[in-house]
This record gives sequence, C-alpha cells and structure tokens, in this order.
Amino acid sequence: MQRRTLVTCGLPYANGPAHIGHLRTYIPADLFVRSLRKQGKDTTFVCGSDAHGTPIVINAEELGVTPAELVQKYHDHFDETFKSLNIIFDKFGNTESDTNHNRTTEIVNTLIANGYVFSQSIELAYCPTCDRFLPDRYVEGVCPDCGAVARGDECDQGCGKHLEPGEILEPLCKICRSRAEYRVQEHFFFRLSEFKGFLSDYLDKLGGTSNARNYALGWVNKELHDWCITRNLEWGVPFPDHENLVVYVWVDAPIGYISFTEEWADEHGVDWKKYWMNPGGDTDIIHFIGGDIIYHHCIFWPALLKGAGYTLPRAVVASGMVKIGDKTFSKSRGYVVWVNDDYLDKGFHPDLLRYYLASYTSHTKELNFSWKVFQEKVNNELVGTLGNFVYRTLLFAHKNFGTVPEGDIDPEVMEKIGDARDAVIAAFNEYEFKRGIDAAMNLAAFGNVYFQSNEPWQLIKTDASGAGKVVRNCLQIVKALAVLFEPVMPVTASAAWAQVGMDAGLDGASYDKATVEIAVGQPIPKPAMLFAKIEDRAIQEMEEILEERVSKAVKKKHVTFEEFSELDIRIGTIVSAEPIKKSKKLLRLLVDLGENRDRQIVAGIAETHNPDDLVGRQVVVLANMQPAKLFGVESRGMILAGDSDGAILLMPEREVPAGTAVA
RNA sequence: AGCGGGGUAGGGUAGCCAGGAUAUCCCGUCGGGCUCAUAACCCGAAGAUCGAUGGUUCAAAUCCAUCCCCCGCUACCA
Repeated sequence: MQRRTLVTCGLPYANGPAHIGHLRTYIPADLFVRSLRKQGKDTTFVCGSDAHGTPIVINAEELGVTPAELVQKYHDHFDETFKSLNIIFDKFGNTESDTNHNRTTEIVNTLIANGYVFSQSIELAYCPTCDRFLPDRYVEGVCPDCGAVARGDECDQGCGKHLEPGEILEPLCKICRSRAEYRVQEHFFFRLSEFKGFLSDYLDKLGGTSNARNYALGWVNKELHDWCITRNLEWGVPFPDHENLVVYVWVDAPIGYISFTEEWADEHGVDWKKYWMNPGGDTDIIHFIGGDIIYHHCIFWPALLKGAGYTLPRAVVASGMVKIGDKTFSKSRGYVVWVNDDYLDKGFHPDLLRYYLASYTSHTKELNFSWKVFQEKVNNELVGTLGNFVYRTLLFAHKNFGTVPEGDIDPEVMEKIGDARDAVIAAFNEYEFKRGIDAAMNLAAFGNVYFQSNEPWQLIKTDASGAGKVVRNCLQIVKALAVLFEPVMPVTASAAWAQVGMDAGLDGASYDKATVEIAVGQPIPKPAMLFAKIEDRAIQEMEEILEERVSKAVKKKHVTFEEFSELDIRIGTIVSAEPIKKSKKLLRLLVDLGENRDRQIVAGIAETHNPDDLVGRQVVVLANMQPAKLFGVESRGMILAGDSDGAILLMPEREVPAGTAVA
C-alpha cells in the first residue's frame, strides 16, 4: 500500500495583504508538492486563512467593519493571490468555518476528557480606562524572572521566557499607556508540562529541516509551562460551556490543517480519518512554516495532537525569513514588497519570482530580497542560460528540420539527463530547493556547451544528418528541462514542453519522462522566447517605489503651534552626573530647572560624555517628558541633543537662570 | 544587554549537520573563440592565508574551545 502525503502551509493571517515574505514558505511548498506528484506520490496540499485572534478584532474595530468581513476580504485576497502565482491548494479553507469550529470543539473536549485541561483562577490585566481585559500583546510590564521590561506573552528582551497571562508584573496598557489592574477570572490550561518526555522523543525523530528541530529541542530541554488556552474575546471558537471565553487562536489555527483536510476529503469522497486519526499509519503529514512559528508547530501542536489521539506530523519544514535591503520586513517602516501592487500588477511573470525565491539561497537561511539581484538572476540564468539554450535549439530545429530529426541520443547526454533528474529529485525531497534547481540549471548549461562544441550550424552545410543528430540530442535536453523545471516554473515549463511538440500536457508527466527518448518526426513549431530580459528601467522604478515607501514611513507629520506649545522646554544646569550600573550608555543626572528640587533625568550620553565634565553645564531640557524608568532609575525629563555620531548637547548661547523657558 | 542570523576572491552566494586531495555557482575584471541564439553562447586567466587564535585528527571551510566583527529584533538612546 502506497503511503500518502499531506502537505500544509502555515496559515496566512487574514489581517493584511500578501507580501514577498509570505511566499518564502508557500512557493517552496508548492514546488515540493509538485515534485512529489511527479514521483507518483499520492499528495494532498491544504492551507487556509487564520481568522481569529486579537489583532483582527482590533483592526476590524478601527476600520468599522466586523471581524468576519475583514477576514473574508483577506481570505479572498490570499486565495486569488496564491492562484495567480500558481500555488495551487487542494483546499484553501478558513478557520472560521463550521468544520473548524466543530473540530476544535471536539478536540478541546477530548483533551478535557483525557485529563489534559485544568481550570485555574488567574489574575488578568484589565485596563479600567479602555474597559477591557488586555490581550497579552497589549500588555507591557516587568518579567517576574529577570526583572527586564517584557511583553505580555514573552520576556522578549530579557531572559526570553514565554510568559503566561497574569505572570507579568506592573502591567501597563499598551493602548492608552495607563496602569492596568489585575482582575481574577477563571481560565483553562493545557498540561503541556506532561508532554516533555514525549516531545523529547518525538523531536528526535522529527523530519524536516534541522532549524525547526534544533530550536524546539532547545525549548524542551528547558522547562515547559502549562499553557493557557482561553482568552477574553468575542471572536473565535467558544470554549465549551463558557460563553465569555474563546479558545486561544494558536489552538484553533493549526486545527485548521485538520478541518481543511476534512472539507477537501468530503468533497472528494475520501476518508479524512486516514490522514489525521491514523497514528502510526500510512500517512505522512508535512508542515511548511516560516521560521517565526517553529515553537508553535514543534511544541504546542504535537502535544495537542498527542493528547487528543491524532496523527503526528512527520516533518516540519521551516523557511528562513525574508529581509528587504538588509532590513527586517516592517510594514510600518516601509520595508515591504507587496505581491500584488509591487509584482504581479507591474506585469512581472509569477515564474520569475518563484525561481528567484526558491533558488537564491538555502531554504532555511535568511533571504535578502533585492530587485537588482532579481534582475541579475532572471537575465543571466533564466534568459542567458536556460531560455537561450531552449530558444536556440528550437529555432534551429524549426528552421532546418520542422520536426524532430533522426539521430541517436548520445549515451553521455542521456546519462547527464538521468543524473540531473536524480539530483533534482533527491534535493527536493530533502527540502534543498536551491541545490535541486542548480542541478537542473547545470543541465541547461551543459546543453549550451553541447550545442556550442558540436557546431550544428556548421554541420548543417555539409552533413545534414550529423546536424540532425545534434539537434535531436538538444531537443531531448529541452524536453528534460521542461520536466525538471515544472515544479519551479510551471507555466514556462509547460510552454517549453509544448514547444518541443509534446501533445499531452506536462501536468501529469512524471520525472521519468525526462529520459524517455523524444519521438522522431514530432513537429517543432515556431518557438517563442520563454523569458524576456528585465530592463534596468523596470528595476529602477521598483527600487524607487521601495525607497519612497521607506521615506514616507519615516517622514514626520506637521505639528500645530498649539501642539508645540504643549512642550515644556527649559534651560537647566547640571548639578550632578553619574553612570548607571550595568548600562553602558546611560547617565543619571540631577538638573536644576529652577524648581524647588533638582530633576532626576536619565540621558543616553555615557559613551560620549564624561560625567565630571558635565557638572555645571547648561543644557536644554524637555521638562514635561512622560516619566519613564530606565534600568530601574526614574527619569523625569529629556536632555536635548543633536544626533550625529554620538550625542551633541544643545547649550544656550550664554548663561541664563536655571528654568528659563525656550520657545 | 538579551535573543536570533551571519563572517568563504571586488560584490553576492554554495559547501559546514554525515572532515579528505584542483573550495561551488552568478556577476564583475582580463584575454581568446563562435556567429545558431534574447550584445546571447563557448573556452581560458587573474583573484580567497574559507573572521582570529588554540585544540582534536594522517587530514579541518567543515568537529571542539575561546575571542573579534557585522546584521536584525527588542532594549535601555526619554
């Protein structure tokens, strides 16, 4: 009995449009699925929109629409965008579907029945000003373990520990910056800690990429905390018997993988349980995800599945993140390239992007997106090597023969093709997409050498059958290239396939077709070029768009005189200055601002200024700066300074009384 | 400072997990060839103490240790 494979992609969050970063996961996954099918493997490919969670609720609120409307909008957007790129899922679902609600409820109930869920009354951050319980990502406070400033769900700058709701100290509402208070509420927890031993064994055997496995093992070897799986929201899957609570989005999102499979199976008369309720059975589940959600897929998710008795994933393939111009993706800073606005709508062919993203570097490494590199790869590799070989071969064949001419296939040529095919298959199966594509591209380069060194354009004058033989060998290579490149560039590969006169489509063609001798007499129609060069102008335009987006993002808005008047800027005299322990940049200053008491101000000038030299100097101070604690020292004001290669302190032209106003 | 990712010819990259004999590929530079092909293609050359030091080994870009540097996020730059 043949094993079947289920491939999934991390669910796009239905809260914004698709950008290039998304594609780093989806394109290789699609490539992988196509490659499996070319090996004759029974493969199903599912994905869908992640519909729940706080950001969607808040964003919908701001836009004046319902969460459901917002989700539908982006669901349709992703669905269309993926299709435009020929990323073809068997099912692209939505975690808000009835199937997913039902499946999530069933799994939660099973976990409860199996004793893996317990309830506990916990204190949760509640903002009296906003009148709501604060989701963890809207809470800021102090890490209970290391004392660093932390986010509600993770001590992201200190010890890196995952924080459960209610753990954080001194909570602050991130929305209105006011002090949050704790209110007691009953919540439900998943006994993740009981799965430590299981996870340790499981991860040892987990397939996929090593970055996922190693990262997760690092966590398992530490301490696993039980996991709060309920939230105060009205949008999501209700927690059984508790109408005011929904299931945490990270529970129902991956369950989407199951429910999408169910929906697909129902539509095709297949039993979904063979996939998901078949532990130790004959199904391989492979998750493709971005490197940012390894924790959820390698820790929480397998524990949930184990606890509820479902099939465990066999592999997790985690892609490296995409950067832009060496900067991390950031919508707010303008470092983003949109799939539609910046690529498809500009008329670039989807296959080019597929090629670039899959072949530039190893799948697990960071990829620094650059229009310049994109252009170089297209023009040199796709146009110069692959496109040129195919076109020169086809045009020569068409002009001189019109059909596939007679002539034996060189054993050396067939061997090269066979080697390339094997290398491509092996590499793709190991998630080494670049290596596989390089192997295919090497075959094209070999084709150019073969054509060049055999000089058919000379032979044709004196020895037509000799030229024919060379041409048939080259056509064989073209045929093989079409097969090998189909997973990467399905549209272009199909075009090449048709151009060598194959009448059946390339879609169902197995890898083995690469070494099936091309039939003599098959018509070779007039070819069209597979790839067009990308002009400098087009790239320049794209670079300008990106630059403009970045500069727009950092541009500051105008302020009114009234707004400016709210700033209390005064001249003060530094009374004392001393370094702050453990900090290399900060000084603790006492400044006379003409008030009863000197102000304590923390300034980040330790690297450029000696404390002793500062005493007695006059500086310009923003006196009504929001007080803040830096390294545990309260700062009530801000010293103004030029920011150029270190701090350049602003000073008055001549000495004035401390407290003199600046306007 | 914490966490993450890196340091391989002028630029960008592969190889590192499973250590071996001329370190990959793309671009650039220099010289040559070809003219079927999208000024494409082919051949050749120069160019790398594989971040540093120490260790393991017959053998290290690859394994171990220590250190340095760069980038990103967060964070002290209030």
